[in-house]
Amino acid sequence: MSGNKFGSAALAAVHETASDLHRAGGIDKRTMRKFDALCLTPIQKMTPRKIRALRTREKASQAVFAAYLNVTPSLVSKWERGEKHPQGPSLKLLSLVEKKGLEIVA
Amino acid sequence: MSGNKFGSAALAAVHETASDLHRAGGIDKRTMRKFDALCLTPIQKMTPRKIRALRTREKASQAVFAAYLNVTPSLVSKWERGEKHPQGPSLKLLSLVEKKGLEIVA
DNA sequence: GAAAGTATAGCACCAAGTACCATAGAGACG
DNA sequence: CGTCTCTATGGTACTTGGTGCTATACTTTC
Repeated sequence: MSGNKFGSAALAAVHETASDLHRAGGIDKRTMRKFDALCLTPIQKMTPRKIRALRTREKASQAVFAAYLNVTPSLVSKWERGEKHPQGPSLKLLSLVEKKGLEIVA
Repeated sequence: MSGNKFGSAALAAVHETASDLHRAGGIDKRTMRKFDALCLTPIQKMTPRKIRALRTREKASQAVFAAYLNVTPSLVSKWERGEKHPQGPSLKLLSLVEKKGLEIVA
């Protein structure tokens, strides 16, 4: 759990404590999810050039990149030119690729 | 590469051949992506009940599920009631969770 | 019985995402 | 040379997904 919401050790500690309780049987999996959700790394905006850098890093054309993300090539182009701005699920998908590579969404 | 576009062995064979060429140095990584993209499993629509089944399988509340997908709890509710229909990036994200579990998007 | 968590339901709004087209540069190939 | 394909840009028009807010109600827990 490196890279938590505030870069502070506090939340990580909370999460660790919760994890311990879980292992001890004091917290069920469902409740555990709440702590996990608290620790989700916040998604940051992606600039057009960051998106392009990401795509070229993965050595994919706009068309191929789009296919992986299940969007249209047209949209990838617009992202990279700053005409449209990914957010919500799209942003999540992009940051997922950024962190774990294109292959993960194959 | 199980579960290719047409369930046929043909495309898999093409991909295998391409892979061999790649290993032999005849195809660069960029070109290789095209074959990979061809073999991406097509995303199928998700029915409201399938979405709910997925979420409950992961033992997450709508709010927590939404946090993982970087969408609003309101939207998850609409998905599950059939008021809105995920597609494009959202659908990709959901089928990703279906295949690999919620943890993968953490 | 107050409080917190869960989910449904509604509505207004806007921009993300789609679909389509025309253009143009770069590379491959005969 | 011409032509074909892949690449990407730029544009336009349209649809609807996703947001944000609020109110309601049913549990469970303290």
